[in-house]
Amino acid sequence: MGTTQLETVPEPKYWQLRTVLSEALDSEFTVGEILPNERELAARFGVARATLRQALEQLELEGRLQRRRGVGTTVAPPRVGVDVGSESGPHTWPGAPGDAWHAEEYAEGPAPAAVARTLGVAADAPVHAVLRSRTTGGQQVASEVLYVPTASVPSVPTGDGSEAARARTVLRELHRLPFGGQDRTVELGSARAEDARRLDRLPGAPVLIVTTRYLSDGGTAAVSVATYRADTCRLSFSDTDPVPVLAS
Amino acid sequence: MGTTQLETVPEPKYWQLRTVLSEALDSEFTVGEILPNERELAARFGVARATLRQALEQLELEGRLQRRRGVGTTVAPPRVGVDVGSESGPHTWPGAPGDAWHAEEYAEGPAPAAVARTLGVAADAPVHAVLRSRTTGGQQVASEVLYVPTASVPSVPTGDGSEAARARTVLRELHRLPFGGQDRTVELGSARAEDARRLDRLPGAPVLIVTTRYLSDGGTAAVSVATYRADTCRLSFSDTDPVPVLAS
DNA sequence: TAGTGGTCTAGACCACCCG
DNA sequence: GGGTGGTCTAGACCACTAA
Repeated sequence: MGTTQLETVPEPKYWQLRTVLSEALDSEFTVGEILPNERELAARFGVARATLRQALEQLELEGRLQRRRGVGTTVAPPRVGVDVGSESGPHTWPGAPGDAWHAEEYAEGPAPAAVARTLGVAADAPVHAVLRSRTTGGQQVASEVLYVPTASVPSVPTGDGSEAARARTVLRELHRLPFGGQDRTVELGSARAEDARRLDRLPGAPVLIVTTRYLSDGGTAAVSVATYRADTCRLSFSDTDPVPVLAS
Repeated sequence: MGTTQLETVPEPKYWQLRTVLSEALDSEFTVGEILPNERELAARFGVARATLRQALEQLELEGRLQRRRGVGTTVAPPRVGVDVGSESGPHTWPGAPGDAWHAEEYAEGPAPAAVARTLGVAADAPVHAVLRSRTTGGQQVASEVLYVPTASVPSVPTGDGSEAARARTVLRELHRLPFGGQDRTVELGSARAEDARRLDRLPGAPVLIVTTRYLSDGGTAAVSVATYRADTCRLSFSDTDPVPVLAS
């Protein structure tokens, strides 16, 4: 990464900088390597630190860099492919044997307005909320809340074991219903404070939000809202075998 | 939206601001309404313009706001659900009757390295590149490049009509192959200069990149890289009927 | 031409990690 | 305590849009 002169064209400096750095990452750095700190990089390219940071933010968004406060900026490994449901295999309920999630917490109460609407229940109707997390290679990549109306699964007696145990009870009861299909949407969002903490990110970090509607007997039996780290994850809807990594 | 005092808690100002503005959008603004300009908003909340802009960027990322240079900041409509192919329904080749894309340009030459790897061809092997675009309600929401190795479909004679015509020829030839399934990945990216222009965004704008691999006879017959505007789109992998809008 | 959002600067201080 | 990235400021100028 030389002290390449930035051209004086009508392209933003931070964008040129992004390109220069991107090429340097390809040719002169290896995964895990630490970059010079922001103040030095800014000086080397003759720009303000804020401008340099704009370029780094782009590269982090693209999954090329990883920045950690107090530590430094490192070259990120290629994004991990996260399977979010093979298309070929028959879909089934969440929490079925072999799925990648780990039930952790449980709560009961009214669902967020948008979720209640998707569930087709009143805004103040009580629902089960099962909180699950998903890890890949020791790294937490996603957290999920699964909403199940008490109309689908009756209430779980309080004091019935740990939260995780009650969460699993809800899932077990859900499996007794006839599975009627599902559909998914994927959109970009920013991590709320709680998700950010769970995913080891700062609030506002970009996330991919996967909303799954589970059907049974023509109605919506449950809704899951899963939040994936957008910087490190590539969602995979594989039909067959996993897609080979699109490394750079 | 009052001149709410920002609390002095260990939460970043821009994040508090995002929350305050988000609630104001819910309760005091309607879709399409123009917000006060950035300088005034910053003054009203007693923060620097850069800090205010950080909050607006978050809200734009979440699809709540739309900002246009020279015009102003407006309240965005709910994201449009864009169908990107049912997960379980019978898939088929791109360009089949009724698909949402419009072939526009054509080129032939070596593919980008990553695409060549996915295709399983040499990095310098010539491939067809068909450029297509997709619109919803008069708005362009995605642009796509479909790569087809000349091993799958022979070369198209030059001077054979317009570019769009040659693009359609490649698609037509592709349909003669036996369809062997497909798989998809979704990840976050930032719009390259050309995509940004086509999507009417600035370079670096967040996009959802959908990579589809089309199989035939056990091999990869084609690869499509589609770039969706992340601010306005919610990708829908419906199994059955479209998901109802998750309006706020 | 006036007004908007987009870019850029040069500085300051803070929160966090690690030796 | 020293070094890192994260936040914030107060300005300046630029690119674009629409009247």
